[in-house]
Amino acid sequence: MNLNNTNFLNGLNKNQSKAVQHFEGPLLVVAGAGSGKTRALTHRIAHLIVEHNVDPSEIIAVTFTNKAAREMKDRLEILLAKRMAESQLLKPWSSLESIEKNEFRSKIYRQINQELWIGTFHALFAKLLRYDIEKYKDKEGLSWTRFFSIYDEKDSLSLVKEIILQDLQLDPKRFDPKKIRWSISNAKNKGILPEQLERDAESQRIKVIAQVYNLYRKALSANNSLDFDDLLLIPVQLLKQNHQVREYWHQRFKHVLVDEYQDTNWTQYELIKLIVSNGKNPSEFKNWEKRSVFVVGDADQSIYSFRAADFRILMSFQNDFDNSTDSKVSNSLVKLEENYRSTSTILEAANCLIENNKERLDKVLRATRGKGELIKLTKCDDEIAEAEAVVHRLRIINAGDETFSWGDVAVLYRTNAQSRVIEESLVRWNIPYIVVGGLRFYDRREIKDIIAYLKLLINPSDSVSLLRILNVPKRGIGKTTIQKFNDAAAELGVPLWEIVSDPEAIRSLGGRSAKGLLEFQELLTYLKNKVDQFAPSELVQLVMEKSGYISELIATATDEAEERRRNLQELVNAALQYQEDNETANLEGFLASAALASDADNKDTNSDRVTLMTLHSSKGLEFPIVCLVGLEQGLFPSYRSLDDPSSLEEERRLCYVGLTRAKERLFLFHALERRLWGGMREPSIASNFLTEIPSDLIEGDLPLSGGTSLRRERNFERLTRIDRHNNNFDSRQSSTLSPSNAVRKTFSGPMPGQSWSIGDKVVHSFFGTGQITHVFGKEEKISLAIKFDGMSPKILDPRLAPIKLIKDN
DNA sequence: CCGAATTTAATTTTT
DNA sequence: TTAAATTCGG
Repeated sequence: MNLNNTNFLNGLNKNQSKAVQHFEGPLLVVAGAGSGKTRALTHRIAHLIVEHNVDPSEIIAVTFTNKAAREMKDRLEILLAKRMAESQLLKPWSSLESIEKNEFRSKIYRQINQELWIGTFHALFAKLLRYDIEKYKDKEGLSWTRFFSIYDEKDSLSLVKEIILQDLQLDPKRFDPKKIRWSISNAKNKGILPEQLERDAESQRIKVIAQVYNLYRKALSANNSLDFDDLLLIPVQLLKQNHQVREYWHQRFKHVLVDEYQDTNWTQYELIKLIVSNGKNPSEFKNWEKRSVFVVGDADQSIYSFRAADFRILMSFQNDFDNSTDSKVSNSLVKLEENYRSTSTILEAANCLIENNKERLDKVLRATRGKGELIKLTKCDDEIAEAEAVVHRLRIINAGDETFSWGDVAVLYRTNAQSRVIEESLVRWNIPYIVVGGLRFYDRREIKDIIAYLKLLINPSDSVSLLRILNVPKRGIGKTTIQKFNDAAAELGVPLWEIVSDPEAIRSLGGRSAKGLLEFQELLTYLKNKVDQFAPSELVQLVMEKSGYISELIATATDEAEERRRNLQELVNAALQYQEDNETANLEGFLASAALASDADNKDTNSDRVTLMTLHSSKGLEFPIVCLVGLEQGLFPSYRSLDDPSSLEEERRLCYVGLTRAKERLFLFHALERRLWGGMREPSIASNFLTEIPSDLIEGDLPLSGGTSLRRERNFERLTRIDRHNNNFDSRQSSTLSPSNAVRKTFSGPMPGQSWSIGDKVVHSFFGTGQITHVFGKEEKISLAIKFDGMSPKILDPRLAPIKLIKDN
């Protein structure tokens, strides 16, 4: 291809160029926030193709989200189209008509992008499995066909539930399906199979989990279905056991690139190794000729350990892949330490915060921009006041700045549940906004229903989907009928579909449900005949109409039904979009993209709306203005991280991610009390993270920093008020208190120098007795996590809260 | 078998 | 507060 008049190094700094020019062998790019890592990645791919003449089909690039993949493809397309146009027409890209630009882009798309494997681990290995899953030989004889369905979390949970309730008849109170599903997922992400889990089981409980796991795997196979974890685990096993398959993919993917390497888990790491070094120990792998593995990541932004990600994989990359003992540091590591995104104030705050972590790879992040404004901290009475304060800030900025756009703003929070209050305030003030994340589009009931029909058309063994739609819309097929059929299927060891579609079985039933079943069977036969002749979007439409789903919604005639109809129309649009993006569109492909899509993928980036999202989904994005809300102990950091230093460090990294999203201005908020689920107010104390940011970078209501704050006054007031109303507090408790406590209780306020430790029992004048589960901070900054009977753990400041220690003996 | 009414549990974070 | 699960009357 004739693209040689320019190279892809223009406008890159020294280390970025070094990364882009890397050709053979392993390279770790440690890339801090805002240091231009996506740029390095895309430019390197372009460089490989153009300068090193690498065939696009030999490149595999793994991203963390679909959105990142799409962005990379887009940027690559523009990059290459630009070079192609400029070398052919000898005039600058910007002088081209947009129709010309598009022509070049579509040329690049067909010649190059179509060949590249760019996507998430899940999407790419699902694609690989469509080729090779039938070659997989399971030790227990389990197998899958290339028409497998992909189960999302809900589907797989319903399967686990069924096993726990029906097959094993366990008490779901003792064996919570959600927790067990989670344990299974964890095992899968570590590459552990049921037999090993059973063998290493240290408790009866784990044995039971292994048993469920075992049945669950069998059920998945019987349904010809895979869960998210299988999309990675099955390829690992397949590549390990089948030399030919492994050899093929090893030869094919000569250049492997991984983005967000700090968030890879064990299974993903195995996959990389298998492909890169063909199953050999990668540190002994020598044949790097025209091959490379190129990973980009930042250990400080590792925030997915709950999904079994382990940033030590990143930290040991050089040990794993680089066998050139002499020049390790210079040859297989490049650091991008210049931040082009944030003001130096924001950056310094983030740097100081993250320095509190112990487990880190040495790295600094240097500012390239001016100081900018101070960070503003706002203390609010409760979560409603917090939301109002956010909106108030934004309105002030909006009024004072002509160039301001609502799209410049992101409001970030720790949990999805926090979005609602903010939304209410935004609605009240008529500010346009969009919530990303939360409930996935494809998780909506009506969408899942239609998708279930489509899955069934391709994969009749998929009983989870079958059960979902057998009586949706209503066909008079009730619980008892379904149970009967289900039992029969289990007994005969055949998929439920075989029974449901068996005329004999139907005839053995009474008239009412038989009619419905015949109807259903006819419908599916009719639809099945259409699969090959119609595009996915047409099939969606067809299912919606012929199943009677739409007419039922019309008949219902409520606002909710109307909304559902609109969503279904969106599904048709999604299918159309999919067809546009993929020349080789088919129903399997559409279903896979639906299963692996996330809500964040569909975010419309250039609309003039405030973006609301969790800190997790903000990773990789940037905004001129960031509002970070809910900075309170127990919320952020989450109370579940308080008893575990490494989780707390992960929360801190999450905070680091949040701070570094901001380019110009950063606003922090915390509330003094918060309603959790519409019920009781919970007192909250400011997040310890706030105290880790140097106070000279912040203006506003500094937390816990001496002086008499409003918060203290209020809490003292509450303390005395409770004591007044509860005047039998002392006398009621005194009989159970030891003498030393009897002395202590003569203090009327908080006790100075009191020491608290985990396990201590305390009595609270309002919550009753509880036990300390965690102590964090000390002296001025101390706070306690206390579990009271029948309540979620509370985070309290012992110097302010009306609590007293009880001696155990 | 269906739908309405009532109760219950749930809040990290996501491919 | 809300969604999902359970119960009960027709």
